[in-house]
Formats: sequence, structure tokens, C-alpha cells
Amino acid sequence: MNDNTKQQKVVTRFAPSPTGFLHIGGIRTALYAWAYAKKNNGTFILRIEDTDKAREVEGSIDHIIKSLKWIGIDWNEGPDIGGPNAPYKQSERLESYQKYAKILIEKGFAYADPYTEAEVESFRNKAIEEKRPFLYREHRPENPPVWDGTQSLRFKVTNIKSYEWEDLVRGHLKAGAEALDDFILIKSDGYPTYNFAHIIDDLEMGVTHVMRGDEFISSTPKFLSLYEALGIKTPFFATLPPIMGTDGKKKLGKRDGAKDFLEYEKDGYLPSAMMNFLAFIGWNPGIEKEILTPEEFVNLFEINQIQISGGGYNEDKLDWINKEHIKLLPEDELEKYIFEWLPKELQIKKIIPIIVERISKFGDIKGMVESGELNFFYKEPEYKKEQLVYKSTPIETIIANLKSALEVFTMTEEEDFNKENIKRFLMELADNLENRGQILHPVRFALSGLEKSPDPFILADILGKTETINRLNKAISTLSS
RNA sequence: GGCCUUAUCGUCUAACGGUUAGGACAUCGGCUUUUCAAGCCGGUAAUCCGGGUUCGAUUCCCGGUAGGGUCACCA
Repeated sequence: MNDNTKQQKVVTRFAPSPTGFLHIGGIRTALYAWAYAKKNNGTFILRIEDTDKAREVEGSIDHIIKSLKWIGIDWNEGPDIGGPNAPYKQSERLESYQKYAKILIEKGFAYADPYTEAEVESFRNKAIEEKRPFLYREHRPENPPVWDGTQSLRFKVTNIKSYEWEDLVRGHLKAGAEALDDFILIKSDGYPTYNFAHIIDDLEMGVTHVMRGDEFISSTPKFLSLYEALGIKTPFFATLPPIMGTDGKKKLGKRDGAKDFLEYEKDGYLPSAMMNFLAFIGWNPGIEKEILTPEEFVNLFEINQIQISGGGYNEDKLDWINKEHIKLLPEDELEKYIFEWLPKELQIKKIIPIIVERISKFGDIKGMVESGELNFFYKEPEYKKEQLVYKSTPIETIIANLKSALEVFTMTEEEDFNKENIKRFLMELADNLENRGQILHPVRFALSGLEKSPDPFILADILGKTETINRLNKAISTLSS
């Protein structure tokens, strides 16, 4: 796009405000900024925009850090690790904002707001009533008082025009002069607004690429006029597409069901799968491969492949991606990951294939454990006599079949009692019947007590010879009673 | 209401004027089969509407429609 882009070192940032948990929208923004910096051997900064004391939620910063770390995003500079441009919390950078505020006042680009909040509110209401956009500058005081820090400080727009600019994702963008107003630089409580603070911070931290959601397009003229007044170069802008809610209509937000990002961790999704999933909401590398490791994603990532239009997300796809990532896991990691979710009694190697094979039925591993499908292992199954019967097979036949299975199992040596042998023995018996279900169904049911479960071979293998025989005996006596 | 912005299968998307409009998820069917899954194979399914530019528009332009954003001492 611009030859200079390649020359300078890329510096990106993610700058959330600590007003609660992060949802996938925020993480996605962080992910792209992180990936872009990483791909270009640049710097990725985490900055906390805590200038709104009223909305601040205790513990948010830890929560943000935890969320980012879980998915595998790391940063070169941030509030927890410091860096050359410390501090990384806006509430600790007040002197900087003061400094630039004074420069703006001196240059005639800022003035104190003499109105009370109620007065401004009435101006606004009048504009709304008249169905016009609210513009403070229409009420700009002629002789504003000297700013003493108790009033809010406003930017004075002098160049009222329609701005046009280039966006790395959206291309040519513009906004009407209505988007330009005397916005507040510093609030009456002494804290700067986002509009002011982020520009100063980006300047001081050397941010080269600003990535954010499309809700900032309309305020870009404000930023542009401030860059002009300060006489500083604008960074590159990359506007990210919104993530829509599941209904595909409204933009995703906390009020319409956006989950705390860490919920996905609690449900047992794999962080690499989550990253893969989020990467594709709003970006596409143009190849057919869709399962990407974090490394592959970073290497493939390009700003010009970021989507323009908003996209919804569907958890079906997330479940599928999760399953594919589970398949990618090396054996030891797979075991570690799965065991984390299993009750102690279920933490045995043989159960792993069952989980890998059947997880997509439940979406996430937490759901699978909670379904009770795995309980057969440590809980003696309970069932009714009829449940053991396959279709309309006579009870006597079922009993006889269970007895022949029992006989074969009893004769099998402990060390030969494995899935392959069990299957071979059982299938030999089954093939002599008019229907394989006449033996396979009752054996499976005797072992699991479930209408839907893994096959009887793996069940017997996991339970072991002794327990398998116990359960078959129990089934036979249940049927005989 | 002003300003801005977006528009391809149900969903996420590929296509940078010429393709039988491709892929993935979902869905449907088949195979497999003791159940539910999984796996393999196959099918259905899309360029919002109307004008223009062009030999030729999903692609470029204009209008309409629909969605989204914004108009805070929130970010």
C-alpha cells in the first residue's frame, strides 16, 4: 500500500478498558494486532485504557491478561511486564495528557467548557428533538474562561470539512463534516477521554498500525483533526469488521449474550482451536485449508485479507475446529489435556480414543463429561430387564447369548483380554446368529447401561476382564429373575 | 433524522471483468453398523433489486432496499 510501511518497524497495540470481561470481539481485535506484529517481527503492546473511573470493574485487568494468555497471545510491553514506554495504564500517564493539552491550549486548539453537564444535555436533547445531529460547536462559547482543570477541556475544531482517508482494510473512507465536533479532551475529573488519550499514547509508544472496530469510523475525523492540530503523522488505520451475534443481525455485545471469553476455557475448548476459530471470523487466507496452528496463522496473516463485511459466528464450526485440533495433538499433550477434564477414576489411557472419537457429539469436553456417557467406568450400570433385549428376541436367547459371551471371556487369559481379541471373539459368536444385535446389544447394554454408548469391545477392554464378567453375570441374573 | 458503511449457498467465505460461481460448517442421502457418534462417498443449496459502463459483469458506476455503525465528561 505504502512503501514506507515496509521500512519502519511495526508496532501494534491492544488497548482494552477494564470495564468487565473480554468477549470474542475484543480477543479477535487483539489477535489480529498481535499476529500482524508477530509476523513482521514488530512490537505488540498491551495498554489499559482506564480513564473512566465510574465504569471500571475490579479485577478486569487480571481477567484481560488471563484471557489473552490462555489463547496464546503475548506482548512485548504491557502493564504486567513494563517496557520502554511505561507506564501502560492511562491512569498513570496523566502528565503526558496534561502536557499535550497545554500545547493545544497555547496553539488555540483547546478551550475550557463553561457549561454545566445539564446545559450540554439540553443542547443535545434539542438537537435530537429537531432530528439533527448534536454538535457542541454550534454552542461554542465566545469567551471561554481560562482552563483551571475543574472544567472539561474541549478541542476546538478549526478546519470544518468532510474528511477522507485511507484504511488498510476498507480502502477509501470518508465522513461528513457532521462527524467533526469540539470533543472533550480532558474531563472535569482530570482524566482524558479515549479520543485524546489514545492518540497521545499511540504517538509516545510509536504505534504504527491501529486496528479497531468499525464503530470508530465515524470518529476518525475527530482523530484526524487532532493529528493535524498537533502536527503529527497519522498511523495506518485498519478497520476490523464487526462480529455479529448468533442471529446474524446485531453486532455482538455483552448484553446480547456475548460470553466471557474464559468460559470457553472452562468448557474445555483448546486454545489453539479458539485461535483458529477467531482468526477466521473476519479474515481468510484465500486457501482451502481451514485448520491452522497458531504458527501457521501468524505466517499466513495479511491485513489486506481482512474481511470488510461483518460476520456472525457459529459454534458448530467451533466444535468442528476443536475436534480437528484435538486430532492434531501429540499423544502426551492429548492425554494431559483430556485428563484435566476427567474425574480421577476416568484418567486412564484407554479412554482417550473414545473421547477423541465422540467429542463432537457434545461440542466440548465439559459437556461430554457432564452427559454421563463416561460414567459406566466407575458406576455399576442400572437398567431394566427389557432394555437388555434386542428387538423381539426371546429372553431365553438373550440369556444364552450372554452366557456364551461370558464363557468366551472367562476362557480368555487376562493378558489377551484386549479390544482386538474381544471384538474377534464376540463377532465370531455374533456371526452365527440370525442378527448380530442379539448378542452385541445385550453385551453393550450390560456393560454401559446406556441407550447410546461406545461399542461393547472398547467398553469391555476398558473395564477389564473381571469387571466385564461381573457385569455380564449381573445382566444374566437380572434377565433370569 | 444527519453522516458513514456493508450486501455471494442456512452460516463463514473464495473469485482482484471472461470459472460448469470453488471450499468449509450445517443439512440431506448412501456405505459401515449392536446404539448414538465418528469415518468414507455423494447430493441439495448463493451472487438483494433496478438501471448503466462493457463484446462480456459477483466484480466498475448510479439509484433503491435491507443490515450495521455513529451523532457521550464510554471506549
